[in-house]
Order: sequence, then structure tokens, then C-alpha cells
Amino acid sequence: MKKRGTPPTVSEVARAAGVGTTTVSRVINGGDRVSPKTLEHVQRVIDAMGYRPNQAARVLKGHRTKTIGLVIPSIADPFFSSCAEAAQAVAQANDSLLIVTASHNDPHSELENLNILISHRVDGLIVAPANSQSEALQDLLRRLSVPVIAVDRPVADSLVPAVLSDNFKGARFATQHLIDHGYKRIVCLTGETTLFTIHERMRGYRAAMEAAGMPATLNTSVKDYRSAEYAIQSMLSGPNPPDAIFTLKNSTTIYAFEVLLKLNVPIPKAMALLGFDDFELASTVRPSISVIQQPVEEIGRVAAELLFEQLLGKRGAHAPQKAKRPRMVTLETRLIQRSSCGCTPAGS
Amino acid sequence: MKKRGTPPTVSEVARAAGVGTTTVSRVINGGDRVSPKTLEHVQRVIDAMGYRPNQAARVLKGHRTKTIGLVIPSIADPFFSSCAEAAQAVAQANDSLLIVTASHNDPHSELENLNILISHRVDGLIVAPANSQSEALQDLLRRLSVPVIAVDRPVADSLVPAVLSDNFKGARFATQHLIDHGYKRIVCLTGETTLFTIHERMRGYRAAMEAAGMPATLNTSVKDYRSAEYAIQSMLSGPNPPDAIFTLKNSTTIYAFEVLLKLNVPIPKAMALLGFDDFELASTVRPSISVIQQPVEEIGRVAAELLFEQLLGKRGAHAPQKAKRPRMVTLETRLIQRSSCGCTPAGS
DNA sequence: CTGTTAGCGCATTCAC
DNA sequence: GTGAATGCGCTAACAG
Repeated sequence: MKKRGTPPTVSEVARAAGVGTTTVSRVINGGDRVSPKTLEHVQRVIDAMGYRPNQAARVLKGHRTKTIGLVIPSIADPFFSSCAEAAQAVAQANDSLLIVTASHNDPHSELENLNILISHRVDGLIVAPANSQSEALQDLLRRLSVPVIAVDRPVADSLVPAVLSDNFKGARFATQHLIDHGYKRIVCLTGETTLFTIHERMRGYRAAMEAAGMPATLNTSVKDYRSAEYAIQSMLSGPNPPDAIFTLKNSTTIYAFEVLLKLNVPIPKAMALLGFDDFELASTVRPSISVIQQPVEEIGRVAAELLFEQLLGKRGAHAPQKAKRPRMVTLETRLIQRSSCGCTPAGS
Repeated sequence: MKKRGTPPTVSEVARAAGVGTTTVSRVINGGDRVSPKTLEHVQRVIDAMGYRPNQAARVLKGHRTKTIGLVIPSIADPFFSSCAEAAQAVAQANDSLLIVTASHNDPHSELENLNILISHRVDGLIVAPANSQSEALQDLLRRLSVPVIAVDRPVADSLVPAVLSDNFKGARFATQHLIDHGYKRIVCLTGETTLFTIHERMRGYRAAMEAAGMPATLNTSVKDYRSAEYAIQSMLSGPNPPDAIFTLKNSTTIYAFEVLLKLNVPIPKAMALLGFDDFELASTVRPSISVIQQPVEEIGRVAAELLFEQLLGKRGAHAPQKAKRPRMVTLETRLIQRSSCGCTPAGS
């Protein structure tokens, strides 16, 4: 008989405590305007009954739900789970809950997730848009009555603030770094090219190569280990084999790395490797892999902070707010110099 | 003027459509008992106004919130984020949302998270208890009116079903595997020993060693790279150096691996290594690392499935249900044979 | 088929 | 300091 009872309500508590519902309500909400004696008494009854205020009722009274929604491609992806962790921490600090849904980069699933979150009346949303260009997404966001922040990828042509790393600059810097090392034929392995971030990184690579008067060579065929092996083998046996590889995403970096190991191509002696995006064991593998590191947690944190800033700003909405609603926050990336690009002596 | 309006309500939609609220309600909920004509008309108005039913009001009517809560130590931890991903998928399939909170293995924070989730009236809970023994946790769960499933770690002395991998058997099997390889002095590096899972794995290690008539040597000092280096160096320079290391968790495995590389100890020739818990690059590092692999996604999936089973079971509560409410689901682990234990020739 | 109405649990007037 | 009454948005009886 311990479980499965209807949860107690204010009036039940009130009756049990011999007071009015108002008093109970006051006790829950800080206990102002209640005599210390009644306060303690009621509190005791509340504890005894295991009473918890029903959020739904509060919400119905027009209050915030104290929930925010996060729509990301995948929860298991380290990048987004770190984002989520950071966002959750901020939410917690703001007395809110984080609801996470995975879109798997499918625009349709994404819209559905958003609709459900909206119908749950989340106070705000953080979204990593599956497709930055989607009209349907823009429409939906436009008519939304809660603030939205985009992460990792912006929403095209919209008023949605975005928090992302400077993919262009990071990639340009990475490419320039390889150029500075003296490599002459630097190819770029993109992986899938549908994502905004990848496009930006491609731009960055091109920019650096052009500025150096070197020909840009992009290979978009790498999707798994097999395709990586094929691509790299083709290059090596081709007329003008590269001496450095710049990979635009985690998995591509790892595939390339494994292929080079497999083919016994010395890194970086015969082939340098530099990847976009850090990953856990990049420093443990031999040789350790140099990467462009994104401020992952910061992206999640800043996005959530921005969101709550808007949320709280709206509350005290007497004046048109300090008009500081940034359209776009671009966070700097860092080059982590390890061995694979030729920076650290292969020894350590 | 497009944003920030109060969301439309049923009655607003009803007025705009020139019908009663019930009709609108019916349209939202599948459109039974509504003439096709009205149905379409109302649907059109709904779309035009961007109306979304307010979940809070539904909940207040006594319906499920269609949310489940997940309390895990960390969202960024690959193990738990994979669990979360799987649980979210199941939730989605059951038309529900997943709310994730991180306890950071702090019992206090865990209780707080649970209380908040309860007050949000989640339909059910999945928890990875920070402390399996916690009285406070047991109390809280005991009086709960919603089903709970524990994952990764059970709740002691309670009726809470748990889904976890067979840590004991996995560790015993791993140890036996090292024994079978012919290693004579197998030490176990535990990492922190407060967790239930680690205890089970220690038991498994001891059981195998005792069964083989070999002395169990546990080292609980490894907490980071430094302590790993110290511990392993001490062992190597000691009187009776080990020839195999069994590590009980991810990070410990990696620390041990890095130390062995650093000290130029050939793996597995001079020292074999076998770890509990797989990780992404375990097969990419050289030598690749043999591990005991847990069915991570399965844990999350099964837990969520169990939860919804109870949830739905309660709905059609005419009969005492098939009485099949399992107390504990123990999932098998697998030994992934790679190079570090001596299984695969160092070449590939 | 469709509309009217009551009430879910709570915070919030407004009296006392 | 305290309590009784009201209504948030919605659905489920119950008329019509």
C-alpha cells in the first residue's frame, strides 16, 4: 500500500494540517506571511505525507514550466552530450529541467520534436538545426512564443541567435599551420558535406590554400573506413601524392589515421595529419593527433546562458531591455599541437 | 509582432472556428465524432493560429505527462549518454519525452533531482543510484507513486527493478582469460572503489584468482595518470612484478595503458592489459586493447522498455497483470579479444 | 454530430 | 496571519 497512491494535493495537506489551502501554498513558496509555528507544523505534515506541488497546476496558473528543450542530432555523440551536460548545468542553476530529444539530423523528426516540446510549454529551446536552410523550421521558429537559441549551426535568414565555433577561421588556421610546416600538397578529406559546419571548414581550407597560391584538393568520398582506405590508397598511388591530410570531422580523422597505420605510412614523416575536432584519445594514440579543438562545453553553456538571459529579461519587461540580444556568438577554436602534424618530436 | 504572444487556447480556436471547445478538443485528439467537414475546417484554423494543446492542462485533468525522468551521474560520460540515447528512443516510441538530469554521483544532488522530477509529475523514472545503500533514496523511492527502474547499479533492499550488466561474471571471465593465457601474477587496478559496479568486478576478480589458487592483488590507489604511473612503477621495481594488469574501469585502463607506453613496457610481452568497459578507440591504439564490453545501449533500452511496460500495465489495470515484474535484469558482458591481452598477434 | 459545464491542483486576489 | 473563492486550459460527462 506504499506505492501507487494518487499524490497528495494542497487541500489534502491543508485538511490534515487543519489549515487553509492558502497557508499550505504559502509554506511551499517560502513561508512568508505565516506564523513560525504554523509554518513548522505544516512543513511537518508536508514531509510526512510526502507532498510535492504539482507543477502542471502551477504552469496552468501562467507560470513558467521551468523546463527547457534541447534538440540535438544525437545524445550519444560526444560533442552534443558535452553540450547537453553544460546546458543542463546552467538549467539546474536556473532552477530548470532539461528535456533532450534527438533529431538524428532528420528535419522531419526535428520538427516533430520541436512541436512536442512546444506543446509541453518549455520555457525556451536550444536547437542544433538539422538543416540550416529549412523553410519549415524557420516558419516554426518564427511564430514561436518562446526564445530559441541555435547551437553549432545557425538558422538561415532568421532572428534566432546562434552560438557556434568559428569553423571557418579554425579550418583556415589549421590549413595555414600545415602550410607553415612546409607541406606542399595538402588535401582535405571532408566526410559528408551536407552540414553547415563542414561547409564552413571547407571554406576555411580553401581560403588558406588560395591565399598561399596552392591548389585546393577536396575529397568528399570518405564515409567509413573502407572509403577512407580507398581514397587514401588512390591518392598515394596517384601521380601527385599528398604530403598532408586535413580532415574535417572526428570520424574522418580516425578513419584516415587507421588507414595510414594499416598502410604503414609514417606519420607525419610521409604524411602529416591534422583533424578538426578533438577526441578523447587523440593524445594517447601513437603518434598523437593534432587537432583543432572546439570549445564544446562553452557552446552549450553560453547557449543556455543566453537563453535564460532572454527568459529573465522578458520577465522584468518594463523597459525594452538593454537591447543587447546578440545575433550570433562565434567562439574561437584552438589548435592543439601534437605529433601528427609534425609539431612534437615523435618520441614523446 | 510575430513572436511573444500568449499561445492560443482551445476556446480561442473554438471562437475563431465558430465551434465549441469540445469539438476543437476532439479534433486535436484524433477527430472522432466530428464531421469530416468540421474536422477539416477546425484543423485549418488550428494550423493557421499555430495552436498547440497545453500539456499542463491535460496533465491537470489527470493524464500522464508523457515525460520520463532519467537521473545519471553525467550526461557527458559515454556510457550514460549511450544509455540516455537508447532510453530516449524508447520514450519517443512511446510518445514520451525524456528529461535528463546529472547527479554527478552526489546523493544529495540526486535526491534533489528526483524531487524536482517528481514535482514535474514524470510518469516514471530511470535512475543510476549514486549510492546503492542510501536510506534516503530508498525512502523516497518507496513512497513514490510512479514506477522506477534502476540502471547500472541496483537499489539495495528495495523493490526497484534493476537493469545492469553482470559485472561479477564479466570480471571473473576476464581474469580467467588472463589466467588461461598463462599469466602468473595478475594484479587488479580498481580505481575508486565506492561504486557498486566496481565492487562486483572486484569480487569477480577475486573469485577467479581464488579458484585458480592464485593470490589476489588489488590496488585501489589509481585515480589519475600520476597515481597510475606511481603504482605501476612501484610494482615493476618491486620484488615480484606482475605480468598482467586487469583494470576495472575505462579511465584506469587508459591511464595504465599510457603509463606502460611511457615506460616502454612492451604490451603484452612484458605486461598484458585487459580492461573492463570498452571505449571508442580501444581498437585503434597500438596495441589494441582487449576489454570486457557491456551492452550499453541495451541497458538503456531494456530499462526504458521495462518502465513503459509497467506504465502501460497500470493503465489496463483490470487484472493483477501477468505478475511478471522482474526484480533484476542482468545482461551478459562480452570479452572483446584484441592485442593487449596476448590474443591477437601484435601485427594487425 | 455538437455544445455546455464542471473540475483537475494550484496561486492569487480579497476579505476577515 | 489566515482562509474562501476564483480561474488558468483542457477533457469528460452529460445534454441536445
